[in-house]
Amino acid sequence: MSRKPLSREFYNRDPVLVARELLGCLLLRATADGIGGGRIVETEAYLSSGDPACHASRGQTRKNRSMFGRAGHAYVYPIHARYCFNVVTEPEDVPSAVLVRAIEPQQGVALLRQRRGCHGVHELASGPAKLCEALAIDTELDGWDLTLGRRLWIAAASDARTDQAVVGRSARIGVTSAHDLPLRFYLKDDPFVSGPKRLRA
DNA sequence: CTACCGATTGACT
DNA sequence: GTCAATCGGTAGA
Repeated sequence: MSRKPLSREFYNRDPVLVARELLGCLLLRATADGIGGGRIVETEAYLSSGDPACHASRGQTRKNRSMFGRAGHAYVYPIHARYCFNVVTEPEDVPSAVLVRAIEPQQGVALLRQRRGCHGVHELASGPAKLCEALAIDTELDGWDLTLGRRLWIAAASDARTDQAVVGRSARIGVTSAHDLPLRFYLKDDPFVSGPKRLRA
């Protein structure tokens, strides 16, 4: 399985394409405690225009400045005393991103479990804030360059399960606006996807 | 300075 | 299904 980081060109595209193609890729996080990570099974796109749910829709602030930067960097922000991790897409000054909502733990599972407390494997990273806690992602990594291949990055990883999986699409979870936009992507029937069951199948 | 709020989660009916 | 804890960012006095 390759651990080579995805290129700038991969991220420098329409967030809908990036969100769709990130499914099945390997999210990796290296710390002094070791490497942890897993297979991305659920993402959401946030658009630079026509999307009131995007944090950048009301202009640039200190909090969302990463989204206005180059593609391939992290956008990490705090919410409800937790964190969410996004990858920035499209060129500089085009503020769009893809939220990574869930992974299937594969690397360093014991480490992830330790960070989350004793939880079942399906509860380790099935949600954007759970994933950040399991991988020790916080605002210190806001703006981090994901193409460097260290600390935090994403690698392509094809396997038969992903190739054969059906991709589902739905409204985004939790947002208070733009429920009409089907910008959430997930692997259908995958047990590591977050949210209510009716949104998984 | 205070007040309000959210791309959440987990506990509870 | 409902609901409250939680806290940094932001707007407004």
